[in-house]
Amino acid sequence: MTSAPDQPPAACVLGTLPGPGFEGRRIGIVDLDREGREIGRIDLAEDALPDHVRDRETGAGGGQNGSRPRWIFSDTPKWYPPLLAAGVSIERCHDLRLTHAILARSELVTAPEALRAASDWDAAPADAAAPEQAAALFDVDAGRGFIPQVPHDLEAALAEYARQTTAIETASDPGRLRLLLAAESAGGLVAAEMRAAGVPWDEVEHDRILSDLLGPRPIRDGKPAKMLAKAEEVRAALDDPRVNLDSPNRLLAALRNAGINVASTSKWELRTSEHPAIEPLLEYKKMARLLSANGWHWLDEWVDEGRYRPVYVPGGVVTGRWAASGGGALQIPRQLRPALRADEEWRLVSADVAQLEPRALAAMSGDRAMAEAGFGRDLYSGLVDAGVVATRQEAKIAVLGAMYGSTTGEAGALVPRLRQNFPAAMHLVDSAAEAGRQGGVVSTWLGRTSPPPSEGWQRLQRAANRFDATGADEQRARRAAGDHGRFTRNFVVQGTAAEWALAWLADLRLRLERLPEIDGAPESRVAAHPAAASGPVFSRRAHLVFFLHDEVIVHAPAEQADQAAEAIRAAAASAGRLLFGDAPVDFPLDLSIGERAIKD
DNA sequence: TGACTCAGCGCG
DNA sequence: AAAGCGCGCTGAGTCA
Repeated sequence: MTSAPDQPPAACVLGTLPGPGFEGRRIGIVDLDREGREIGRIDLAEDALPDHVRDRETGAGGGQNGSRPRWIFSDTPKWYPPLLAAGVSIERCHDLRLTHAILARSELVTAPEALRAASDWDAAPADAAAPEQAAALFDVDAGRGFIPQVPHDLEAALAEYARQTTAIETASDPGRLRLLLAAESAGGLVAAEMRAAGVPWDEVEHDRILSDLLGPRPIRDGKPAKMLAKAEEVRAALDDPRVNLDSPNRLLAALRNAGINVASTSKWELRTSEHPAIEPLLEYKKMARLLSANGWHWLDEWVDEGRYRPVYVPGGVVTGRWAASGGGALQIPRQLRPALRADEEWRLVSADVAQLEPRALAAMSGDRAMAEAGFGRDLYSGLVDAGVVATRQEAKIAVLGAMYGSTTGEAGALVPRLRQNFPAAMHLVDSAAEAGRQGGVVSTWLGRTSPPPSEGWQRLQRAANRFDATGADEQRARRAAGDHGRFTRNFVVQGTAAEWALAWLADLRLRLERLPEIDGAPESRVAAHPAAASGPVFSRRAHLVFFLHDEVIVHAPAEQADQAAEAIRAAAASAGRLLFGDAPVDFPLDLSIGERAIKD
């Protein structure tokens, strides 16, 4: 039974069917119309899924006339990588796991009970890096520290989708929530696509940077020569020829013996001392950091055939930001930026948003003065021009202090000026902080809601309210309340900024997909799944390769680079309108096109 | 030996 | 100078 040709399905629910079949696993697909009614149901062998999806996306199943379906599946890392490995990409999806996580907690949902009861959907993301390990964990370690996975079978998916549909329809603002869920799910697709494509990485350049700074790669696992020499320099200056510089305890003792009066070995504290050992020590620490975090070992492990493939975890941070698991995608040091390098005859188009978070705050709070300070220019300089603060540096400290809840030091002194000049924006974050201090929850612009404080937090507050509470009890409770207030203060800003970035990414992805393939351009490898029976997949079109909170990098054929840049700009403008309508807030980009992802 | 915490530092 | 939000990763150190 298939869908009627005159009405292509609006959505297709995907899931596994019970029992390992004789000829291998089978997949069920249920077609739904716009009202969510079932209009068709088929089943097919797992191997046949990519071709089937391709047909639906490109023609036979309704790909024409703008009627590609929304694919509904349990978990994007489970379903999408094999499709990408077979050269099949999809336009839209609804990720049941990501959606569940948002709906079960959102203040906008008026009837969350049924969703919350379906607790097998409260799962950590699948570890896309090591599905085999996760499976092994299940066998050996069931019940102890095991990360539960969501159900992948068709009936469970249909039931959960029905619960989610009800929750959305009865929400206090379904439109807002739908926007958030579409963006979140699109983010899931982007994460899988970027992992498949990988960041083009120049291993020779990376090795050159390491060799320049640390000395040539040592044979076996020893430390490189320049680092050893630097360590000797430090030990000589400390007059302690044996001390292990990598051990904070022993280093601290050695520093004290040399008459350097510090309480820790962190670099901001060390900088306060003038001792001749300090400068080489700080250099040594920098070298040690580079070697251990992004040295040759990292290169061997994470870069393969010229591609760096970090594991992104969409929705991995409570605020809605992405996290990363393995590969350190969130912390590629600036030192290594020159190693990001486009393929031959390709370009990297890099763009980041200047001051995304304060702009999101201005937009969501409707603070016209703040919006105006940043319109068409650097927001921090705008604050200086408006006479709010004296220098750009002060502006930055004040704005960060306002969003993070600083109360002391320079930031604490500057924040009141913002409160005076931007009352709407400051009222929004101050209210969020107050809600958090009281133990309440707060929500982003599109309705992602913060987690309530933990049981331990509640216990502290109760203890402080007892008749026999000590001063220490009260102090602990006050401190915990303040911590949570700063968390909720930042949550609304960071979370709304993350929503803008997701909308940007989702829109950009579709714009890039609509660009033509360039006949003359060499191919770029965009998928090579280890488990794929098929070979690598190639592209001749611009595609996303990196995303980090407020920054994207697109890999584009040289002659398409300008179009890719325009797509990035257009997507940013579109994201602003989608979230904030006609609010007078812009999101200006720093954008560059080059062989390398370096901005001047 | 593995599982844990902590200090320290990279990113936004 | 340090502080005030969110992360992940490494190596040292500790415990069993």
